Amino acid sequence: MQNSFTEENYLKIIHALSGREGLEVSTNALAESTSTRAASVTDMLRKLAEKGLIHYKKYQGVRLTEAGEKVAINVIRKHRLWEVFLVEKLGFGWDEVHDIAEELEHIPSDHLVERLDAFLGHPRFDPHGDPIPDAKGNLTEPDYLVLTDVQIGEKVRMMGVLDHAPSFLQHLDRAGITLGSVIEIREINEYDKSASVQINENHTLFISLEVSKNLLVQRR
Amino acid sequence: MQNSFTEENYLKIIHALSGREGLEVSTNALAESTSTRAASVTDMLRKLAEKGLIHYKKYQGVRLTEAGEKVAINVIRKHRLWEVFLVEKLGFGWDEVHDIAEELEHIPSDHLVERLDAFLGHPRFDPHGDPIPDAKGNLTEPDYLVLTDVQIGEKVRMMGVLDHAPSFLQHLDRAGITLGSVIEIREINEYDKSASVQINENHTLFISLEVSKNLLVQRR
DNA sequence: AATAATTTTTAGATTAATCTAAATTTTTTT
DNA sequence: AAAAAAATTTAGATTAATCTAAAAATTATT
Ligand SMILES: [Mn+2]
Ligand SMILES: [Mn+2]
Ligand SMILES: [Mn+2]
Ligand SMILES: [Mn+2]
Repeated sequence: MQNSFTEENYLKIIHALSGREGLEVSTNALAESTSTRAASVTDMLRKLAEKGLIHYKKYQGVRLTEAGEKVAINVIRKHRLWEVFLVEKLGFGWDEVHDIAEELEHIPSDHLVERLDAFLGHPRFDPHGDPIPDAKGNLTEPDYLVLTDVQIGEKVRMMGVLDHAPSFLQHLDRAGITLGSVIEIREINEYDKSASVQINENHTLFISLEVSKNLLVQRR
Repeated sequence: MQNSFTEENYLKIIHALSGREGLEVSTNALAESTSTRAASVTDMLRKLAEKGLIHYKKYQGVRLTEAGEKVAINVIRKHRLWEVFLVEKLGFGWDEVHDIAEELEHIPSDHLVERLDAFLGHPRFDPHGDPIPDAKGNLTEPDYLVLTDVQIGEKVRMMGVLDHAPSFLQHLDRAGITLGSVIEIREINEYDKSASVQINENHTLFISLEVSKNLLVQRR
């Protein structure tokens, strides 16, 4: 039997919340993320357990089964490939594509996904720097660091974002920070913990702690 | 309020069944086309009438309102644009795209449709020769004729199909008949009403009456 | 260990889209 | 114009996904 949009969304969210260690996810956390009530979550968990997609024991939280993991990763693969399509082929901004991809990710055909992947040249990362699972379902999260963990004087490369909100992405656009930008931390300002950074050996500006916390970077 | 997939499908089917004269569509015809029971159709018609998308009086059949027509045509526009994308960009065959487009046609963003249209170069026809409505909702059905109405000795150009079934389209592929092919009727065979036709001034073959009835052509 | 607070589940409704069976209306045939 | 046939609608259920309110289980605090 096929999984509904709703079921796919639950699986994707369970995947996200359980992190790479595959920790148990609580009913309330799911209610929060799905914008529903805990009672509704409980009903859905019963159904997903019935279908063999999650491990669920009452009051114990949930984890994905192998089967559930496979479905979740396939949805993520589709989401990220469609985001690449929207940015690379249709010319959308990285701040505009998430909601559309949220719909496209549920279009079923495997054949479609594989052809889309080929058309896009088998991209490894989506427009936000998130890794795209391969056709076999392998998803390897690169271990980037958060900009707040970088020392003064270090130069790093911007590789991704933790917050995908359009407002955050637009803020980065205005600051001239994009995937691949070289960021050098010049100074941490005592007053508000903001950082003075230089972008691409070029222009210098302040970025707030809030921003630094959401930037993923790599040492070079 | 937004229309559901189901509502959009009903509107699209009412549009198709009422033809260019906008004739009344019967409950049973809709039940047939939607693969549901008449009772279910009645329920849906009440709802669509409620939303102002159809004109409906009990026992009298339905027609689309202006608003309903607009929604239907937009769904058709999206369906046909996605079909072009699947064939032209992803390399699918014309026999493979209908079912996928049936899903993609319900993805909501107007912004997406307009960018897709531009990316495809504002195509006027889909891979089956069906006209694509423009952004303003203008849909002009070219008046092609059916191959059965063509006289012996005439040369016509193949412009579209009435049957979109994969098996029919594959049959045309095997016969070497594609959009744009020149077809000359050489002879109508008394025995089974099949036609002897020459394709592209090139190869000659029999095509059954069943096939001729489903080919749309244009005099040159 | 008892009590309080928090989390989770159950019970009982609701809405959308569907169904079957029965009733009603319209159309066709005598 | 009756009677018969066909088409359509209504009545009453069902399933998926949701809700609120109440009950039960778990966790934290005295
Ligand atoms: Mn996204
Ligand atoms: Mn992304
Ligand atoms: Mn189609
Ligand atoms: Mn088509």
